[in-house]
Amino acid sequence: MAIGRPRTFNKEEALDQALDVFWRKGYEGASICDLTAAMGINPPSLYAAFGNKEALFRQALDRYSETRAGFVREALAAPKAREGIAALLRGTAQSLADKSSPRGCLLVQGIAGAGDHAQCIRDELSARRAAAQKAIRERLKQAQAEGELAADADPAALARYFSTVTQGMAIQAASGASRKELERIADMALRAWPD
Amino acid sequence: MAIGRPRTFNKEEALDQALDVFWRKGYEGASICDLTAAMGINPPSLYAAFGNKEALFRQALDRYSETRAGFVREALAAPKAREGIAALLRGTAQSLADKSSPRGCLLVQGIAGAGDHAQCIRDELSARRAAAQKAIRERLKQAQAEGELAADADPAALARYFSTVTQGMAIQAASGASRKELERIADMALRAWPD
DNA sequence: TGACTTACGTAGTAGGCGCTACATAAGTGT
DNA sequence: ACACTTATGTAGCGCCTACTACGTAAGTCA
Repeated sequence: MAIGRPRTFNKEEALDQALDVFWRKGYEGASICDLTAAMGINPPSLYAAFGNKEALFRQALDRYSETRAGFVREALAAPKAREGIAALLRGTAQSLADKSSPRGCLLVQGIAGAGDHAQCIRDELSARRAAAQKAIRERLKQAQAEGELAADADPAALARYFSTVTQGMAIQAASGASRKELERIADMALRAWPD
Repeated sequence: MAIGRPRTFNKEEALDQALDVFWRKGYEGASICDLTAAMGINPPSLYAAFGNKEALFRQALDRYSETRAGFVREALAAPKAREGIAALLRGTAQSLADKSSPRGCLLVQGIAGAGDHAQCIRDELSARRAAAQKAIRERLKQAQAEGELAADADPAALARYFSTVTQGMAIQAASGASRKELERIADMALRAWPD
């Protein structure tokens, strides 16, 4: 049996570069030419390794979740839900203002954008935002069951509210808001906590 | 002097149709073909009447501000700033959920998106969002001068916070949030009011 | 060494994009 | 009636997009 010529680039590093381009330009704004230039490869190598543009974007989304959105899971794992939400909001501010990454959130960019062929991409982004919101809701339900959160509180509404704030913060960050400004927003958002 | 052949379409109605397309698809997602089909005209008529795609979009933005975002000015004109902010948030919820219009906010769509040639469009949208935020800030400063708002409150931070919530609500609306859900978010956001 | 398998670089493909040249139609002035 | 001005419809421009056919390079096996 023959093994074949090994690829001359690192797939993970190339994916990281692709993620950076998608992050800065959005799905439709990132052209294959932009991507291949950043990844240091030619189009046929991209298609052989990742399938097509849409498949590459989904893999970039997965990598984004693993490497950049890990603080969400960590935050929600805090012993107290209120501390968890506070950590989530402050972590969002910090992440959005991180100078080593593009401003803004990959899941919030490109809400409308683009023709009908990108509908499934919008649906994918919407589903991932909904999943994050659900994670918050479940944590709040747990807090309610444990007695930390009042019985007459509404976990779904609270989760939607905090999710709304983080998404709005992503837009503020993309418009140039500083880390301190974003943290200030996070602090004010916490005042809606029912205590 | 000769007057020339009169145009056979209504310019304002055509602009309204263009606004609807931009609203649903975003600047880059709306192709000239989409626009001319919705407006009921051919490309040369579009370019003769509106200039080019970018100029058409700016005119659609102006019309959007006049016809759809008027409630913002009305809300902020309320005698009490707190009532004004409440009206602003509730009006946003109502406007975003209006079934006769596309979901979401024209100013929030297409944050990232697209190649370098649309940079000026993003800047324009960012500037208009900043203008809305400034209007809130000025209203809060006025309230502070009148004694309604505490002297140690931060009008700029509060304005940024409320602006953040409305922008986040636009994303929630684009993802399918109902009017009641949006109004619930608006109510919770008001809990950050310093009293 | 030579067959086999896989990756690579070059150079393209068809299709959609924003935009327009050109001939014609539809008005008003003298 | 004729010149003049402006709008319209057809048809197509050059450019960029995502994607790929093809010949070659680079490795592992018997």
